[in-house]
Amino acid sequence: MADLVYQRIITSLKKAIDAGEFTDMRLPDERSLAQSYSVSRSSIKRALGLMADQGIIFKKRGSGTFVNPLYLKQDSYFNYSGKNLGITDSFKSNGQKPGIKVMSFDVIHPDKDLQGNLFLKPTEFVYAFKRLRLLDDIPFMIETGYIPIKLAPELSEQIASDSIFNYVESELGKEVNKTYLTISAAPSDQEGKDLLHLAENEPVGLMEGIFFLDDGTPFEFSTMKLHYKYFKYDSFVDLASK
Amino acid sequence: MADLVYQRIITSLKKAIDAGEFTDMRLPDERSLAQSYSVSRSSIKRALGLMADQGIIFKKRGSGTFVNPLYLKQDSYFNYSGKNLGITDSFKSNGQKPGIKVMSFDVIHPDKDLQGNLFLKPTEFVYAFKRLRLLDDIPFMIETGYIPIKLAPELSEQIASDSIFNYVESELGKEVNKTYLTISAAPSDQEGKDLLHLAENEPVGLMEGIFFLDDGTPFEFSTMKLHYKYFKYDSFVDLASK
DNA sequence: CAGTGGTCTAGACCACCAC
DNA sequence: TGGTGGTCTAGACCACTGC
Repeated sequence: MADLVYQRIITSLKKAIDAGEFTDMRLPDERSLAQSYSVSRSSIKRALGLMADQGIIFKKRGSGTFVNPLYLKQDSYFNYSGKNLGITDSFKSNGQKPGIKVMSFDVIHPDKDLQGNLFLKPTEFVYAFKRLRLLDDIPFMIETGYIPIKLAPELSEQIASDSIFNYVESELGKEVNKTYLTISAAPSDQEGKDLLHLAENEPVGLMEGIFFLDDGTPFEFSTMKLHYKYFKYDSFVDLASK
Repeated sequence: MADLVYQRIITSLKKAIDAGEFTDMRLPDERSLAQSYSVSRSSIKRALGLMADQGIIFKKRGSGTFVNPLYLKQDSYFNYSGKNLGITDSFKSNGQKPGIKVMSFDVIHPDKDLQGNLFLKPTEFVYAFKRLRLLDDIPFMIETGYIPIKLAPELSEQIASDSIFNYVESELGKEVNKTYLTISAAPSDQEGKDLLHLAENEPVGLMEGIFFLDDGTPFEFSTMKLHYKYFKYDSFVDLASK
């Protein structure tokens, strides 16, 4: 991690910002930074660009680069910005006991859609499983997942009853670190009413998407149906890139 | 816009992807693209990098660059993908006629929450307005917004009946280009049933958040209540950056 | 081993801002 | 006008994939 030039610079600049070294909220210009770090200006630009994406700083052409006052305030905004991927992990913090009940666990051939989503040939197999997620023994989410067997040959119902992503990380040495999610909402269907104890007028939140490994391989296609009271998604959006 | 090399390439590649020119979902390698567009590989990398950030493609080191299958599946509904900030703007493309009906427009003192969200002192005033958004004359969203008067002193009901962000950009020379959104869902309340024509069991999608100016100033706090059929949010999350 | 994307450099030129 | 960030180039070398 720290062996990358731009990562090293980000770490260093963040530390300097937190230490309040830029009293006027203004960072040195890119050319000076390049010189003092003994790197090219391109590397500085890369580091600053990433920090701007994260909302830590903002740049003004012709004027300079400045610390985002909101970042210093350390308000709630920067604590959770779309950065919680693993469902299991995101609940560890607030004292609630997460649980998983595996409803089904099979090996099937992917249909056309799934072949496309996971880049599979029709002849390849996938694990197909449905899990009920609990929080303090209360069900809040129905999750349907598909994972190519070639990517996790040893996957089992046993493993699925715990965190699959943690298993992938610790046992396979790979990391799930990207996801493309489509988020929507709908009236609850029968399954939702039964498993999530929803009333007639209560909706579900829907999240559907692909999870990618760090090397870009599509790892899982997942559909998540959430009790609306547990459905909350935070997102920090930077339009400057478009 | 089109005078930037990497923008031109993004536009061109998007068109090619939409036209289904990459039948195996695989793009040419970066060096070939550089040659066929007669640009440097760096520019190709920049274009592809931005497209990857937007979830259009993903890259696999050592293997190549591929189209995100979920990107192809986006339907023609309202897509508030992380990349469409202005609500007004996000409809220009798909042939639907956006409309705005201002329900109320006042100046008030911010309550405690709002003071925190917009960085205000209790003595400062904000514009408070409620707008009904239409699509081809059909209401789909109720928007409640708060903007400090000091940031847009000349704001009026007249302006609110059009795009506020466009006004800010053209008249005030500032740009709204970042937002922090919290997304959730809920059963429809009376207002939703009345204004959005929702049935008893049909829910609303909720988006609540702060919009920022390019210099980091919080500009607007907004709560958006959407008809669930128009509520769809695409999000590409990269965990690696933290 | 050949091919792919990732990182980094050194430097040119442009566009914008403030004085 | 001088200083700032933005764009773009040309090329070197590295790390990973897949045959």
